[in-house]
Amino acid sequence: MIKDRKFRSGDTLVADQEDDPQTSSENGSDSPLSGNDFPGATVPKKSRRSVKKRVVAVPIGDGDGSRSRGEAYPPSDSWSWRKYGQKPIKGSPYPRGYYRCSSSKGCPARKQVERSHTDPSKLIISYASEHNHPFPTSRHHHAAVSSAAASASNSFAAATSRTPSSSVPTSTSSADEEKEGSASAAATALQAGNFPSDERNLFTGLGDDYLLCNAGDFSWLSDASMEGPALAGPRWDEADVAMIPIISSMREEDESLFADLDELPECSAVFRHGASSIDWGTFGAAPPLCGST
DNA sequence: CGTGTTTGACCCGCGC
DNA sequence: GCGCGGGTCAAACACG
Repeated sequence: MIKDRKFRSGDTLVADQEDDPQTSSENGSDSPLSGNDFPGATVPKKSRRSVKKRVVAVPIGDGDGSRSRGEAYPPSDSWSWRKYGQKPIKGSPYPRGYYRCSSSKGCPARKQVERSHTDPSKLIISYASEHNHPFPTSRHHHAAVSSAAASASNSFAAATSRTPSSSVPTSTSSADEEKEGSASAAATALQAGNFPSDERNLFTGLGDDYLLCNAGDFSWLSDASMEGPALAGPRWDEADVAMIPIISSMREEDESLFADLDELPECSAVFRHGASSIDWGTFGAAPPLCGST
C-alpha cells in the first residue's frame, strides 16, 4: 500500500504547518477546510520533527485510561484512526501511540496520543496535517455527529478499546462498551479544526442553545486545552498546559476563569469572543491555535 | 473477509 | 561521523 518510502517525505504535505511561531497567528493556511495541503505540493522538505502540530490536552476520565494497560487511549473523533505505531518515549513512562486517518485513503491526517508524564490524568493528543476529505467518508460519520449531540454524555469516559473511532455508538452505547464518545468526537474534531463545513453548519445552525445545551456533553473538552507549540513552547507538558475552556460553559465561573487566564494571548480572546456565539466558521477556517504572540 | 492492533525493524533528523 | 531518539513501515495477528 503505502510502502512508498517516498511517503515519508510526504511530510512535506504538512509543510503548511511548519514551524513558524510567528505566522501561526493568522495561520489561515491551517484551515482544515482548505485542507488541501496535499501531496504534490512542491514544498521544500520539512523535517518531520518540525512539523507544526496542534496539541490538545485532554483529561483522562477515570475509566478510560485505566481501561486496560494504563496506556493512552485517545478520545475518538468522528474520523477513523488507525494505529500504525507505538513507541516508548524517553523521559516519559507512557508510550506514545501513532494514529493516522483511515477514513480516507491517502489522508495525511495523523495524530499522536500520549499521556502526560507530568500529569498522568491528562492525555496529550497532537494533531498533524489536516484531513483532505470531508468527514468520515461514509460509515458512521453521520451517526457520529448526531449521536454525538444526542448521547455523548459519558462520551470520553471510555476512550477506545480497540477500534478507536470506527465503531460509533449508534444509540445504545452500553456503559460497558462505550468505546466511543461521539461528543468528544465532534469536540475533538473541533479542536483539531477539522470540522467539515456541513458539520460546522450543524452547530452553527443549531445556534448557541445547542452549544449551551450540550456544554455538559463537551465537559471534557472544557478541560482540554489547545496549545500552539509556539505558545507553549516545546515543554508544554512540563509547564503544564494552560487550560482553556472552549465550549462548556461560558458562564460566570468561567468568566472568572478567564480572568485568570488574562495573560493568555489572543487565543483566549478568541474563546472569550466565541463564548456566546462561537463562530465555528472561524474555528474551521482558523483553528484557535494559541501559537501567536 | 475486512479492518484494526501489535510489534520489531528500519529510516531520518538532530545534537554532540 | 556517530549515536540517540523519534517517526513510520509492514508482517503477523486478533477481532467482529
